[in-house]
Amino acid sequence: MQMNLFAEIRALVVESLADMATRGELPAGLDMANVAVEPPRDAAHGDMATNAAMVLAKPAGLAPRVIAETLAARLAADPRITTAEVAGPGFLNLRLAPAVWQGVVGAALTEGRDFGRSTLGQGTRVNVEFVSANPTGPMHVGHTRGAVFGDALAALLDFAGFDVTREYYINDGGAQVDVLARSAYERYREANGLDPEIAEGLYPGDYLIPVGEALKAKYGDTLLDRPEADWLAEVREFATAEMMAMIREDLALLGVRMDVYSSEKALYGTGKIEGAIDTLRGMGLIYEGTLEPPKGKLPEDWEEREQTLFRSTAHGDDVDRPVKKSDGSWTYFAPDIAYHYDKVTRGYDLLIDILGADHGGYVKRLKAVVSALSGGKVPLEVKLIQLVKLWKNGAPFKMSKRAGTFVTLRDVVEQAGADVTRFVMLTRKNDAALDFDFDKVLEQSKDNPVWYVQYAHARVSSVIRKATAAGIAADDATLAAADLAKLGHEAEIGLAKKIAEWPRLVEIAARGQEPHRIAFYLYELASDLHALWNRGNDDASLRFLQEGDAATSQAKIALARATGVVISAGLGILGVTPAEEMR
RNA sequence: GCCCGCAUAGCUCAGCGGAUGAGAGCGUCGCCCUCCGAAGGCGAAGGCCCCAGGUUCGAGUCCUGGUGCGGGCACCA
Repeated sequence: MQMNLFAEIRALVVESLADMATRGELPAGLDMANVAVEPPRDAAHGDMATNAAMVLAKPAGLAPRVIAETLAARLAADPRITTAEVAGPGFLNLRLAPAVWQGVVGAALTEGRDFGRSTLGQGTRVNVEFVSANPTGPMHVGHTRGAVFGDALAALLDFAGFDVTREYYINDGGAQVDVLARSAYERYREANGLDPEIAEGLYPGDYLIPVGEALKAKYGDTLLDRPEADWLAEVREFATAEMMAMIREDLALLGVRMDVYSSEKALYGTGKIEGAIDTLRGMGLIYEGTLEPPKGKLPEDWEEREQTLFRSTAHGDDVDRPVKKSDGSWTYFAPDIAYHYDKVTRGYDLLIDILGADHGGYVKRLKAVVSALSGGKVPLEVKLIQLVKLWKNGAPFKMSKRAGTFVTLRDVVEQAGADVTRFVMLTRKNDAALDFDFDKVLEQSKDNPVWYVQYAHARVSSVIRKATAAGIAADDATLAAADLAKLGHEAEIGLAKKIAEWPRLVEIAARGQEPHRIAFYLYELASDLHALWNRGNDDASLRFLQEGDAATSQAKIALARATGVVISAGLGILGVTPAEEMR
């Protein structure tokens, strides 16, 4: 069972309109798709408002207010609705009975963390590909944001009824893993007591030192003084595996778990790349040709060359893209084509790629590929993750590999903690740059949203502990059976109204693929709880715990607990652990 | 030159086409603890929602064109 009050009332509105149509008060066959039931911006206008009369006025050929008046009378007959007033140009403002809001509290308690779960996705199979960091070194802050966003988006879609696969694409097939192998080989020489020669272009990072030692442990000195051709493949294999192990550890630190790891290398030699390209060729989308030089400033070494090209312009790209280099080998784009083809053939209804903003120029060709290879049936959404700007001691923290101020995922998580890192990185839209201030993030005040939300949850736990200590049963089963009619004060009903928004918010966030909305909602919900909590200071009757009155206490604590349940569910989507107490 | 993103209070940012009052936090100025944790709450001041057109019954929100900032632009991944 699911409880989405806004959907329920909308259903009532649509049903009433259909009734009106059968009685001839409205023309038959009107399109109700645009009829909305939403919270009004100003709470003084009521609990919910519908635009039905405005939307239908034109197609029905009636004045909005006429429709609104008739609809109002009909809606007012429903026991859930106390008043229905026509306002402004034809809006209909509804007020709902207290019992409805009390019912929301009860639903949150009986459904627990499933309260708000939606069937919006209808089991749509969606593949979310994220992180996909090259296996050549540790993950840095940029990857961290992508990882957190992808994981939260996946969780959000899951909660909204999609069938979600989390996937990591390992770029282990290109030239960069050869560079990794050569870099690791130098560390291997170092481990054997020789001076490493970290030439320009190799990876200088210390993280390869243990890889060199591990190579020594495995191969002893047998790889020394041998031509590259003798060891490259083995060292590459070994080093790549080590890097992936490190990346998996980093992801685990953040609490990210993938369902599928796909390997680029595994596409080579299987005919998958050739197959994908041939499929495109069969559509007339592959040809031998020469690209126009780019407009504007020409690269120094520009020269015309004939290559195998993908006619991506036929699917919305700006220029066609090479799939083969002039020497006949594949470009990096070719395995990507095969990989996306693979995802399409695995039967997903929707593909989502999460990429860094520096890959923006890559989006159109990917969409072209998926569009071509799925016959336009599988949409590809690409979410670009903007930069993270680090701040420390009130100043921007410049990252430089050379200066050794390169900030890794591990650095961030060790300093800020996984919960804080995740929440903070989800307080911004993916396409806006994010400031990550190490000082603020660790602050314990309402300036720090994670802390503030955690504090609200801890307060709920605290009340329950105190109630239990005072001999008032406050377990979920007892609270769910509490006499919620005792929740009558507008401040209490107000909090229940905020809770009622949760299922609706989940759908909005999922539809927009915008997990940040969850974070902002939780902040607001926490704020409402803190406000009610403090009103207990002025008005003792608003305290959650009413000494000596178990029934009233249980009703009030049920409200607090319902809030806690929603915070807990929301934090669960964001991958943040709810706090039981603050320390 | 082209492509993508962003532009809302002094600062950092929310805002699913809805209503003659555009929100939050910080900062500034006030107020509230013999009281479930004040690590909190309440209030005040502070806005040509970048500019110009357009669509719509209705635009901060959608479209077009500007301006500013960021990112990307032949075989590198």
